[in-house]
Amino acid sequence: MFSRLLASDLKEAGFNVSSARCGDSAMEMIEDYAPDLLMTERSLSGVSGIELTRKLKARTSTRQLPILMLATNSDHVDLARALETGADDFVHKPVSAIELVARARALLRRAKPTTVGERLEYEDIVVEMETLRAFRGGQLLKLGPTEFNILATFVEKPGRVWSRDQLLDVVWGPNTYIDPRTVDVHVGRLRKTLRAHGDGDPFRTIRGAGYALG
Amino acid sequence: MFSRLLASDLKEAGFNVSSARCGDSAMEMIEDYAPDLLMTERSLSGVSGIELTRKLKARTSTRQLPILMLATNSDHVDLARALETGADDFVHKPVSAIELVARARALLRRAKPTTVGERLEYEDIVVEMETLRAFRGGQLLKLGPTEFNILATFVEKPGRVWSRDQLLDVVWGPNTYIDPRTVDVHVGRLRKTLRAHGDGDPFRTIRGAGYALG
DNA sequence: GCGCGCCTTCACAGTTTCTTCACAAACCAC
DNA sequence: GTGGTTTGTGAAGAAACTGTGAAGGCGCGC
Repeated sequence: MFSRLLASDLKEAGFNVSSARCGDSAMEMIEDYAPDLLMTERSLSGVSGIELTRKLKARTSTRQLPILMLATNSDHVDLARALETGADDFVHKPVSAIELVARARALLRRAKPTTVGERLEYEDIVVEMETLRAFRGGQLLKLGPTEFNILATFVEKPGRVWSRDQLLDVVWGPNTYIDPRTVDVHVGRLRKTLRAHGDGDPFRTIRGAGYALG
Repeated sequence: MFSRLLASDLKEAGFNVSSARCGDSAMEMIEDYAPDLLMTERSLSGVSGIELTRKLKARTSTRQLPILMLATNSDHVDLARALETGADDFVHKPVSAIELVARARALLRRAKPTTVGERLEYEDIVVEMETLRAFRGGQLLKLGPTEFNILATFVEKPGRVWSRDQLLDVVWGPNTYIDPRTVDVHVGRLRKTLRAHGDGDPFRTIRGAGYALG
């Protein structure tokens, strides 16, 4: 389990910290809370830190999650393995709070370029993830950040039906408490903008279920 | 002076190693040989490792040089300073050869594919990396070092959106603790200068995301 | 030691965007 | 058609974000 002391150091530095009791609960928490960074130890009850790392790096949904591994000095042997399995950085214990915070910050900053230069298309709609611009029929669309994210979500999976709650999860992030009807307003504005730059409304409203593109 | 033992470990791992006797000679060697990576200790005769780091990071020409700092365990106090001045990574001694090699490789991997002596262009903007000068419409721009680096970063990838944190990482170097809003001020000044030497503002502000060129 | 240039922070104003609300419109089942 | 739900949408206040001038600090060259 993650040291209570280190946790309080991190909290003091402004991080929002959650601790898991063991490797298994860590997996659950990661899925539920979608943290920005994971700190783990080599040895955990249940799933080992290395095992946990390997699992997380194997999934697309958590591959981008930066992992910082803590190791005791006797763990030298495992260092190579830890790096190979995908830990992004590691430190030897004992470690000062200042160092831990510094490394955490470095990882977080480095991790940002997650959305690699993708270019999504659906019919006459184009979404450029690198430049954060969207077009319809070649015309640049003026969208707010939230509208852009919603459009990107839809274009990524044309045809898929998204419920309001799912959109809140994906676009706003997990654990946001916002009136689901707010989604209506954003989708409405998005539709309006799209209609103004092309023929017809590419969205479908599925009564009782949500929205879909195409 | 850099440990002869570690040097031989590194050589064995395939690195090409040169050692300097002191901080001053290190500066010279770096200028002469343009190494891909610098390993230094906190304390050196002449210029201290921290001082050396600061100087190298302050210069545009050596800013990209990855620096790995070695520290004894009693150096905890200086750790904060070491990071602040811009060391890219550091390890505590004693350190195993395997870890040193791993960290060195990680740094090199992360290091930017050399942009030495290049000439970057975007529309009427020209950035000469060799002479460290920038022009718009043929006119020489008077820019501070930071502004120059920001401009170079943008011109290198036109259109790409850079978040404030990414810019801090790329321009200021990793492990710098600076208010992200400071980026605004520099970008603002850069814009002002550019506007004064050409038509229009080539930059885009992406609300909630960062800045982009074009 | 001093002036200068550059960097960093801060505060405040101006905008844009978000969220909620209320009501009208659309839809569905009977 | 009627009643009950669900959705579309304009408006408005709230919240968040950015631009910018000014102040203070720091290192560097003279």
